[in-house]
Amino acid sequence: MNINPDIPANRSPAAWSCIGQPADTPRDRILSAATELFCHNGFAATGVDTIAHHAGTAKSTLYAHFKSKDNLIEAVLEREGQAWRSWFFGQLNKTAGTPAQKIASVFDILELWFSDPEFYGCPFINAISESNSEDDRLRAAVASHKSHLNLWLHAQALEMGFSDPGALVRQMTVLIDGAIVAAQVSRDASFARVAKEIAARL
Amino acid sequence: MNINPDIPANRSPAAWSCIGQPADTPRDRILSAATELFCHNGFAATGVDTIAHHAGTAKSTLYAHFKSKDNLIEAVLEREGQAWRSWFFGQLNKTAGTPAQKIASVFDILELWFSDPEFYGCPFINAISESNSEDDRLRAAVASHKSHLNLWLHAQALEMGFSDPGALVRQMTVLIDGAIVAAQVSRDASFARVAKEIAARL
DNA sequence: GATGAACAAGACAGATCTGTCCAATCGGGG
DNA sequence: CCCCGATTGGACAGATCTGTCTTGTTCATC
Repeated sequence: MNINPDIPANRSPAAWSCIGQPADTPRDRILSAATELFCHNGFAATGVDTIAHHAGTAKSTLYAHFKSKDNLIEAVLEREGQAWRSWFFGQLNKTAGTPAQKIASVFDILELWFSDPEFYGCPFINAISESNSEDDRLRAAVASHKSHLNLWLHAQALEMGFSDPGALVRQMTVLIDGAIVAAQVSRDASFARVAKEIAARL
Repeated sequence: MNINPDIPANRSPAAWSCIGQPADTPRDRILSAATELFCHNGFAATGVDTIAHHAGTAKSTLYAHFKSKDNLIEAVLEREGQAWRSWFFGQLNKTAGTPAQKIASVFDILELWFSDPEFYGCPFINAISESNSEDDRLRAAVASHKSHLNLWLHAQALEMGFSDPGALVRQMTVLIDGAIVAAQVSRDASFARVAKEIAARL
């Protein structure tokens, strides 16, 4: 079963993201450059001139494809989210075993992600941290992104015979988000293993 | 034992932060206004004119007290971190019981924090998310802030007879950061209880 | 009363930001 | 060949940003 077939999932672990992917059309180059710059320097701190220059396109081309910077940010998050899920579920679908083993392997894949020297945390969490107010569009985008993994976790919990699968999903949310942020703050990918050990006791 | 006596710890739970505290001197008003605006709108998105206006001071006064915006950000983080720790450890020192019970109560206090309608996540995590690169000064400030709680946790783990107290500290880091981010993203304070239940199994 | 530090108010410079617009250019399909 | 859409390069407007500076005022202290 391939959950997210939108994007081919055969990326190298160290280059899972949109960044560095072959980008032939100007639109792709803009999205790739914007993703890299947004993730590396922050959303507000990155200007559209910088993005266009880094993408090798004219600013007019950028505004021909995206009607505003906010619109570009949304597109970046959507594409990066899709790419991440495609890579993540691609790795997940490679693992066999019981649902419990599959859930444990989630943290192995996270550790691969954290070990990327270009790891910058979860772009969705970072976007929420930066635009910390009543940005409901952004919150909806984050919820949509997170829901894919949550649905998968819910299915695994059901298969394991959990009476309250939602409880496991919420626990995994804490462990996954905690591992992401701890690894991001401390630049220590091994927090994925810490979370994995905790999850093993659930 | 009062761990952080720098600032009196008798704040109401819903107004633990520097925001809204009596601020008589211009310097205090600037710090309070900057804290509020930085946390609500983001660091990069908040201008010094806005801060000065919101503080009811002149911009020259701001630059008389802080030599740059980055310097102001550092001062805000330091003061807000101190205020948070003072409130947090004040709450923590009120709880009695075994070290295990004290550790469990950490999550009760976190839930108080998350339940503040003005809860905006951890300013340090947000700052790291925004300035996502090689800002070593910021990373050091975050490490310093987190170390207070880590030292306390380490002591509790020792008292509980853990052979590897550092392991418990790392596990708690995942649970605490995970609860903070999950509560921030979903606006659901009950993630503190989810983390508490997980911690009970350690 | 005189002095001096702190502050207010705001002009100002220089950079940067988002977003628009226009003329020139390129390239593929009829 | 011709046309048309896509793209380029850059000027441009208007706003905003950080940081400096000047002038005048307030106020406590000598």
